Order: sequence, then structure tokens, then C-alpha cells
Amino acid sequence: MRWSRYPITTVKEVPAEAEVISHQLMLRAGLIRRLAAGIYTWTPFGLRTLRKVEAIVREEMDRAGALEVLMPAVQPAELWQESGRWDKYGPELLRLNDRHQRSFVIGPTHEEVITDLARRELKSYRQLPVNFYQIQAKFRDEIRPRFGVMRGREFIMKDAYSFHADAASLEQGYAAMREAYVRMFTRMGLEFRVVRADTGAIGGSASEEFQVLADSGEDAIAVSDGPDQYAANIELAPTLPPATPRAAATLPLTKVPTPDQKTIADVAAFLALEPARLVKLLLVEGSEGGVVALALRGDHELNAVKAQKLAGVASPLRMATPETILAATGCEPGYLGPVGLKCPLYVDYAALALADFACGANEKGYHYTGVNWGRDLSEPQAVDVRNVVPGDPSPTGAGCLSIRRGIEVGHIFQLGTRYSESLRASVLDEAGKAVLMTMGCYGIGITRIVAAAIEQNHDAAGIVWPAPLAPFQVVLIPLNANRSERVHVKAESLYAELGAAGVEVLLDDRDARPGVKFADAELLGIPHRIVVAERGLDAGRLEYRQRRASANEEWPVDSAIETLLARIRAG
RNA sequence: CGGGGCAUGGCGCAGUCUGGUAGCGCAUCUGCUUUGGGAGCAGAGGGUCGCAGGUUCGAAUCCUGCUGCCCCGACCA
Repeated sequence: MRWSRYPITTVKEVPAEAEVISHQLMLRAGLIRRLAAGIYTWTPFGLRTLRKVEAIVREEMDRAGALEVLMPAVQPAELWQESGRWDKYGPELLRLNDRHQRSFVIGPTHEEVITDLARRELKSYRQLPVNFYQIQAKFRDEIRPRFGVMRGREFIMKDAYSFHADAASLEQGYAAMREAYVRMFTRMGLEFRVVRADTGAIGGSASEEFQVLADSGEDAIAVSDGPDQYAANIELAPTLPPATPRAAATLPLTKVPTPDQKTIADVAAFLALEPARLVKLLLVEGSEGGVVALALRGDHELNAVKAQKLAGVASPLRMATPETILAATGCEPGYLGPVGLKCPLYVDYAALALADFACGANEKGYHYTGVNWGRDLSEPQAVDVRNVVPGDPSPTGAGCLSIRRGIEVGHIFQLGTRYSESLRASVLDEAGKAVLMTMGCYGIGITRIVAAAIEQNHDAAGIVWPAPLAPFQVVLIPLNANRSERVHVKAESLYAELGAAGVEVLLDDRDARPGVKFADAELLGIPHRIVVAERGLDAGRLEYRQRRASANEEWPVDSAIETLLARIRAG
């Protein structure tokens, strides 16, 4: 490709809307342009990389035996009503009516459509297992689209759905997809982790996320440094009960005035105690009305996913309102504590391990110190409801957890019969009896991968593509070709030779100054750069530079192509 | 949905407080010079100042309503 034929310009200034580096670089390099909030056009350069990602995903899905299909973006409301998600999905589901006032949705995912196909086409266990996938645009009306294509509203997703006659087959299909995913992300040159995940609203029994590690990631993941390789989304990572028994009580229960000290930080400072010596009480709505109290150590955070799984707690989790709290405890938030509490109480392991702690006295302006479980109140029920923190032991006991940030680029689920049941998708088994198909579903955020790759691979000058994702492998830069016939001829012949050798080469044939060409080549992140100039040709040499390198190499002109091809093969 | 902010040429911004008919940088176009790290000089094109009302002799500027976008939070496959 000739750069002069590429009409979309790079920009020096960072658009005000771009917060994260990948978004800034994608706009500056001209990979994407925004059309509306969370909706982007992919330009020719950007599309080349997007297609690279797609191709790798497609190859690995095909290798794993999945069959590609293409489903409609617009789907009839009836299917969603049948599955029950018409009512459950909420405002993220974009709904619309056609001219006959029939309701449709723009697909945010395709469980309904694929299950409909499966129930029509699959009649016998002999047709199973099967895995259908597609690479296609989805629309989710996100409350807050941000970070460019990292959290867009319209985005391209590879979604796959497998159908099985039994759970054992699902296990196998799931394992095959997991393996395919590992291959894909490895091929893309990304640093990632497979982490255990919550199944969330989709439901199902097992689920793992593929997280690309990046500080700007929206997800927190807990990673063990031990040989267990444990990794989990922080939503899910369990904490262990303390290994050592609780210390004996040494202090008497004392009620102390703490006027206007409402937050943990305030109370800790006022009482001259570490926040870890305090117990805080959070009231959440109960599943049958009323409230449930959750006690945590002062320095710990509530984990909503864990909390909403507790018996008696409403799911999804809702914090109690100040009015409800006052009605349930006779006290306003800020002075709540477990002593003398009337509502059901769960206590986190870490809070239960404390002796001689401080907490609210359920009376405005007062806290207790020297509180002890079992002495000042009965032994409560111990649970795990907090987020893990760095230094916590790995749940396998084989290491220590640290917290990393990740960008979720893939998610695989064992769905079970959630959809085959509501949509009545069954096959006949060996005995001629109808059995519901067991399903798995497997997503990959294609567009998000491009952003994630940039988050992980950039420097001050711009993008540094992993070779498998680069829009071009080589950028060929003639300097002052308009004044030097020699340079012009040599650049053209190199361009032709590289093209003939099947190399994706970009010829910077613009009539621009050297600095402009160098800066653009670096911003665009092309892995290999060849400079053709009078200076080098006089010495019979070409100048080569790898995008990741900080210095040039001088190559003899005659063997340059050969050397370059070897470098490209080497990655 | 709550809180905050912004809306002026393709991009980034000033001008708004204190009303007087729109400006800077980048980008684009022309010419000359320049040519190994985002050139210089000279010139040019391009803006119903988000939309609709209102106040005023006069509104980018003041008032009212609306819309779009951004940020924080809650929410969420």
C-alpha cells in the first residue's frame, strides 16, 4: 500500500475525549473515528489490525472444530420474551419497533437466536456435540461508554455456542474452547491470565475470563504468586478463615462518646486505633423484606457478589436506605454495631478474628471499645463477604495473592440448560427419549482486543504492535525521493520485491520531510522500518530499525530483502 | 439515574465575568525556499459561535427551555 493513497491523517494533538492511552493512540494514528457515544468507524489502517485479530480467532475456532454462522443483528422480541430476558435485560437492551409496530431488539448477544436455530435443526444426539460461532457486531446500550472501543456500545464480538447431549460432553467442549482461547491470545502476543469468574446474570455452573493485564483495566483480579497459579476475578476470589484462633479478651466493654465521628477513618483517628481494629456494620436489604447486617473489619471492602449469595440477602444486592436503617436499629448510619442488634447478622471471617475491637454502639454519638465476640454478644455466623486484599493467602493455600488490573477480552461459560429449557431445545437420545441439550457459550471481544493490545504495547512515540496484529509488517521510507531518482527507483523496486514476497509493506511515498515520516511510522507502530536515502545508497547500504529497538542497523543493499524476510519470520 | 463540567472552522483552545458583529495554534490549499526527527516565509479557503425562544438599538457573551457530549458515582455481561 502507498501512504499517499491513504487519505486519513494522523494528529499530533490528543483529542480531549480520550482518557486512556489506547484510545488516544487509536485516534491519533487514525485507526478509528467516533460517530456517536460509544460508536466508532474503523478506518483502513484500523480495519487491517481488526481483521488480523478476527483471522486468528477464526483460525483457532475452525481448528477447534467450531462451525461459523452469521446471525442477524436485529432479532424479534418474541424470542426474548420466550427466554424471559425481554423483561430481565433492562435498558441495556436496545428495543425498536418496525413499521407494523412489531417489536425487535438489536442483539447484545445471541443465545436466543442460536438456540432457536438449534431446536429447529438438531433432532438427534447423533448430531451432537456441535459448536456454532460467528464474528459480528453487537449492541449494548451501556450506561456509560468510555475508553473508546474498550467499552463501546456497538462492538464486534466472536460469540460461540456449543450444544451437547450431556454434561460430560459439555465439559469436553468447554475444555476445547479454553485451549483454543489460550492459543489465540498467545498467538496475538498478549500477556493474559485465565481467571475464575462469576457467572453473573447469564447463569451456569462454571465460568472463566481471559484477562489481558493492564493498569488501565476495568477489572480487578487476584493472582497467586504460588505454584498453584491461582487467578480469579476479585468478585469471586474467596478469603480463608483465619489459621490461628482468636486472641483472648483482655479489655472490658466500654461505651465511649464519639460525637460526630461517623466514618471508619474518623472513628479510628478519634480513638487512636488502626482501622483494622474496628468493625463496621453494613445493612443490606433482605430477600424477604427487612434488612440483614454484614459486619466487616474496618479496613476491608464489602464484596457485593459474595454478599448477594448469602441466604436471606436480596439479589441483586441493595444497600438499605437511611430510613430503613433507622427503623431497624433505632440509630442512624455511622454508629452501627453488632452488639444488641435485632436483625440477622453475618460476620466476615476477618472481623470475627478480632478481639478487643471497637464498633458502633447503635446509639448516636457513641461507640464501644473492648468488644469481644462470644462475651459481649453471642457467637455470630461467620462468612466470606469481603474483597481479598494483597497479601491474603491463596485459596489453595499455596501462595500469596496480589491484585492486578485486567481487561476482559474473553469469557467462557458452561451454561447448562438455561436456554434450552426456556426455548425447549431438545434432541432424542439413544433410548428415543427427548433430552434438553446442554449448552456452553464462549465470547471474545474482538474490537476490545485491539485496544487491549495497545494498552500493553506502546511507548512515548506511539503504538508498538505485536507483529501478528500489525496492520503492516514493514514500512518503507524513501527520503527526498522527489529529488533523488536513485532513491525513488530503489524504493520502488524494494516495494515491488517485498510485495512479490508476500510481505505486507507500506511505502511512505508522501512528499513529506523525514521527521514527519519517522514520527508517523512510530505512531502507527509498524514492526519493521527500512529507510532508503542517498546517504546510505552511497555506501551501498539501507537503514533498518525495529520498532522496539532504540538504534538503527545498516544493511548491505544486496542482501537486505533476504535479511528482512528472516527478521519477519523470526517475529 | 444522582453530582459536576463542556458545547466557538476538521482537531486543540481563547474570547463569555464587563454585550458592539469572531481570534490563536495544528491541519488543509497556493507559491518560493528548505530536506535525516513533526521546517521557514508569504498568501488563501473554511465558523448560522449546539438548537429554540426571550431581553436589547445591538447577543458567542445576559435570561429561559431543550439537545448532544465529557468526567465522577451508582448500575451492569
